[in-house]
Amino acid sequence: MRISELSRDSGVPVATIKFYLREGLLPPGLATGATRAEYDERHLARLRLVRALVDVGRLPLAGVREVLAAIDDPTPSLHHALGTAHDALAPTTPAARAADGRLAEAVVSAAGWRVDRRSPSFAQLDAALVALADTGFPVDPTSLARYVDAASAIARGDVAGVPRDDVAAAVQHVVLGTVLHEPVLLALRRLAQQHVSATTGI
Amino acid sequence: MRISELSRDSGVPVATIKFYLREGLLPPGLATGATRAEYDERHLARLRLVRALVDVGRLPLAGVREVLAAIDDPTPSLHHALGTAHDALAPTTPAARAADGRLAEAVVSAAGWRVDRRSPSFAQLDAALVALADTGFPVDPTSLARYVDAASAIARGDVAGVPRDDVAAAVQHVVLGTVLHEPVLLALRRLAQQHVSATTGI
DNA sequence: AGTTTTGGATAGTGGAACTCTCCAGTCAAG
DNA sequence: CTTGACTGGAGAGTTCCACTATCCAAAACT
Repeated sequence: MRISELSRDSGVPVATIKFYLREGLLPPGLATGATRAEYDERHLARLRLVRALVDVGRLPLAGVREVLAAIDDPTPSLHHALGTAHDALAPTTPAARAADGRLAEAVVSAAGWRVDRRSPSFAQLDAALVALADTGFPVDPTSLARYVDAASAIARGDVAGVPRDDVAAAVQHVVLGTVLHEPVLLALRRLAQQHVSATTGI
Repeated sequence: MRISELSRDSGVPVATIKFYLREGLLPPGLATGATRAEYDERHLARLRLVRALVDVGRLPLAGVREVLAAIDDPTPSLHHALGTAHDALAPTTPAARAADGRLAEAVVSAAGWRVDRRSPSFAQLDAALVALADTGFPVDPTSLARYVDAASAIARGDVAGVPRDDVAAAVQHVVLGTVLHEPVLLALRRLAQQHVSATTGI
């Protein structure tokens, strides 16, 4: 398969494929001459994965790189792979300003969760709760409890669905599931809101 | 309050405040002379809101503009305000390529939801499901059902919590709740995954 | 009187994700 | 064997976005 076919099959412009090759997001093809290289199905799959992470998962290319590294790495620990996916997903730089973590801490300890207080997700939770309080719309405890319960149910299922036999497949499952299920969950919540709003006549 | 105080109180640089004024994200202060204007608490609150939508809600400035317009508008319909928030949130341009909507349709009709098939959230759901299938990790029906149930539970609570007496407050509640609760939900899911992963020894 | 600060306007910056342009080597068709 | 389309690789250029920086004349404090 030459680069033009890769482009045709994936819908990604040749120039962009070359860019991804340069950036190391796509491994080089098998060089068969000074101006020729062969690509195969694995390249096509990788290319589709990159596009899915970018378009659907809303990851920046730096995050895509991390996720791909986690998948390619013969990581011994699933827990570590999960951490990589989480780090790639959580907003990297934004307002961790006044984040003393008190609001998030209250939620997490009320839920009885054993989590790393230094993880980006913890910071994100705290930043969001602080922002809501600052803008005059603090999350009420009942709502929050509902969110916690929903998150628990989802996470239990997520982890239960991980294949236990093949480590590589498990890592891929965890990483992609974490990243690509987020848009599914958000879209479902909004559609459910639409439905409830329409049927209750609000 | 002068612009420098607004800057100090909010932590936003003066240059950025001027930029927001130019962009119409912040209403102009009360001019008290050729080179003087007064700002008040409402400006400070608006500024904090803009930063929350940008930093926490991950909205682009164009989306912030739409959300602010919805809040300021004496909208008669809550349903319409919800639509505005959804439109600002859903990925605007990405892969609606092969999106024939079949996968999303199956989910929505199985759930018995009454939703607009042309809404961005529907397209986002379909795009995400297609991407997962394309990358070899189709969402299994059981997982999907769990996500649907969780989304339902959350949405019911979201809508139930809307104040029924004051329309303006209701609109603000719906719009900000939709936008700013998304990061909360995502962070909670990841923290729950951490907890489950840690406690089940995976 | 002199130093700061302000509002307003205009232009410039930096990062991200491409996209374009070249070029010489290669291949297949005529 | 020429011709013309295509390729891999490298570098520079483009677009969009969200700011920053610079000026300037007119207040405002000191």
